Amino acid sequence: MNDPKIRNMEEFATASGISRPTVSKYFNDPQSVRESTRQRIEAALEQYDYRPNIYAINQNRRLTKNIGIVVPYLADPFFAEIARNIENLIIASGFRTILLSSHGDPKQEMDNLDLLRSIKPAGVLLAPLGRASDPAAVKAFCDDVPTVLFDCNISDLGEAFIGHNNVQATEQICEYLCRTGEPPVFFEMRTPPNPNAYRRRNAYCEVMEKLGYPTQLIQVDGEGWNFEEIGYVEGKRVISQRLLTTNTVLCSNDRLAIGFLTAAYETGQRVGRGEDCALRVAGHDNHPYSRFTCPPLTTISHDYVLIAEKSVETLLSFIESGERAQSRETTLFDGKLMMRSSA
Amino acid sequence: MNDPKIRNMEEFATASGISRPTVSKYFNDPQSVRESTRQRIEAALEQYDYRPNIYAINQNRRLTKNIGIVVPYLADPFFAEIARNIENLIIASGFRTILLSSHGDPKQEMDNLDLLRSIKPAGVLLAPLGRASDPAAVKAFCDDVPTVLFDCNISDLGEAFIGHNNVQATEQICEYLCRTGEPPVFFEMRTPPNPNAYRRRNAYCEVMEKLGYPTQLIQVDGEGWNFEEIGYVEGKRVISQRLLTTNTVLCSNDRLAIGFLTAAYETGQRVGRGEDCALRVAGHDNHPYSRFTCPPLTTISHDYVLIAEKSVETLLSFIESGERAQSRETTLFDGKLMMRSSA
DNA sequence: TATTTATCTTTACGCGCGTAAATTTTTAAT
DNA sequence: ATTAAAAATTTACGCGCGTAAAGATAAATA
Repeated sequence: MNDPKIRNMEEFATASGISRPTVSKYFNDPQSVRESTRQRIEAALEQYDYRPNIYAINQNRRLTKNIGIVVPYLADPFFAEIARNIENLIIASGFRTILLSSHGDPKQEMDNLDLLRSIKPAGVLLAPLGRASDPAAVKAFCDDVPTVLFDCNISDLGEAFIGHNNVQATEQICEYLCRTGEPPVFFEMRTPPNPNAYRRRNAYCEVMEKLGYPTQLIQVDGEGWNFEEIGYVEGKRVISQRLLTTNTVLCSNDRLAIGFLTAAYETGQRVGRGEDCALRVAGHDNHPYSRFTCPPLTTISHDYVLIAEKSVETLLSFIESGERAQSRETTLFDGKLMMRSSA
Repeated sequence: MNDPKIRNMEEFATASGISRPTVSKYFNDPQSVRESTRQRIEAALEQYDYRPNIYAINQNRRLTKNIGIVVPYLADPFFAEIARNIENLIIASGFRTILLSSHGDPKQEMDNLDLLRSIKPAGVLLAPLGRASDPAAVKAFCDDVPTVLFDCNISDLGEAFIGHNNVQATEQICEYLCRTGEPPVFFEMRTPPNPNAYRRRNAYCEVMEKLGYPTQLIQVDGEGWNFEEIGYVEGKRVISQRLLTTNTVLCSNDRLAIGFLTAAYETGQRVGRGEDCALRVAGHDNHPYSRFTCPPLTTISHDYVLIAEKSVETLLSFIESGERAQSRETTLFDGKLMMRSSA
């Protein structure tokens, strides 16, 4: 390691006693050279501190080994966790990762895609903002770069979509709530940024009708991604104005529910299944913090790991085949009821 | 935009009627060329869809325009928020950003630094893991790359450190708690991953002594970064075993406090300042979720924006001067008491 | 051992751009 | 209008690597 500094592959090749093209071949795929030469190269690697210049590599390769990951809002631990799982899988497959957050801002989302374009990535895993996304711009990007959408679907964009089954999940928790108490009202944003919310709303209406219960949609104002704040402020209003027609509230997602729980607490409404409780509250997503609300939140979990695995696997297969999708596949994973004490 | 595709700067220069070296100069700094030529280039930019190849640029520049950001645990919204602020400031300064999380894992931290090395960044903003970090390896990195540490200090590493004033913050909340009720016990991990915790512990002991109150350290087991879980599990144990010598608990950080609040809720201990409350609980950090706990958490806030600004400003000044620090400056920002209803 | 096949070496070119030096053109100052 | 200064052009080289082609060498097969 204290030998004279190696400045480039030429010098390293000389130092290892192998020709540069063969060394280059080795770095592209160590398995592609003969066992004996691989050992000589690796011996030299231990002796000299050399690594190929990424910029020179990527300049000459038609396809880089970079994969972009774009999430709508990284400050949400839900997305941070999915991103972490995806990153690990991609790196394990010998690719590099660039993680970008759109911070809930459509302009930032476009900037992210622009940045990725200039990186010439092999592929991109994109969880779009949803309603706020610019479909034409996203489509243009997907046409240029193999892109797999996850978490949030925009119809017909990307090679494939991997997400959760909002209908099944909503049905399951609605059935549970109806079976064990009063039928739930549905607490949501009037104009949610994420299309999953619309699917959940529709699923709620359908399953309630199927079960023969009345529906009540409580659609509150508020824009952006500060869901806890919206759930808190509007929850307080809804409770104090006695707008709830039953004692059971199904929130469109856990972050709204977290805020709603705070509102319930502050207005003195005890939440839970017990006799002494005034409200039952349930959420949707199994947010990392849902275990630590007061009371812990009953919700529907989604398997981060499965979504991450399927997304990565799908993208890598497109990358490796070099082909584009003939038909756009959609994969939805079922949710699992997480029974805790809030409902 | 529908003109023939431009493949490189040569073609773009021809198309815009300007020589390539001048175009190159423009892309390095648009202000460095004459007004009239800038307009001609920008007119061409509107007409043709061209952007310089990043890899070719970075290969030839001695210094890239990349700045690395490394945080210990991105799934913690606290770090996600700081990172977001830092990113915006850096991008506004014309640099690029690479955001990496160590996921609480020392090996990952080293991998991140290795990755950054290969990117040849102009500089790095590093919030190290702390206790688990490999000081020698981090030092070696800091010797190679201008690095500014933030949030978590490792003595003598990096060009500078920007963080919060744990002593002032702890003193302030201790004084508040003592003034308004029983003196606090200090709830923390026995072996916290982050050195800020040690400073808070020491500050707690000192200020309590100064105020003439007894100290009680409740040091719980648990490793890693699942602070809520640790606060919850150990909080339950501490409460049920009646280990608290006063009714007031100061948690070493908000995430522990979030778990502790859940423990208090589940064990039926009402938390707050009222007559009917059994416990007061306070935290430290003003975590994004601390407003939405039940009850909302009294804590000490740190100004993300200030820390982000100072960190970026410091790093950029080193990058622009091209010099390294003669003496390592430490900047600490004071915390502000966030009085909520938990204490 | 001879032959086939896989692997390596040599040679050479190109990727897209930074950048330096010498020269010409444009602009600003006198 | 003259001169000096600023900016642009032309020319040329190099960065570190991918990669292709042709020939040489080693390994595997018969």
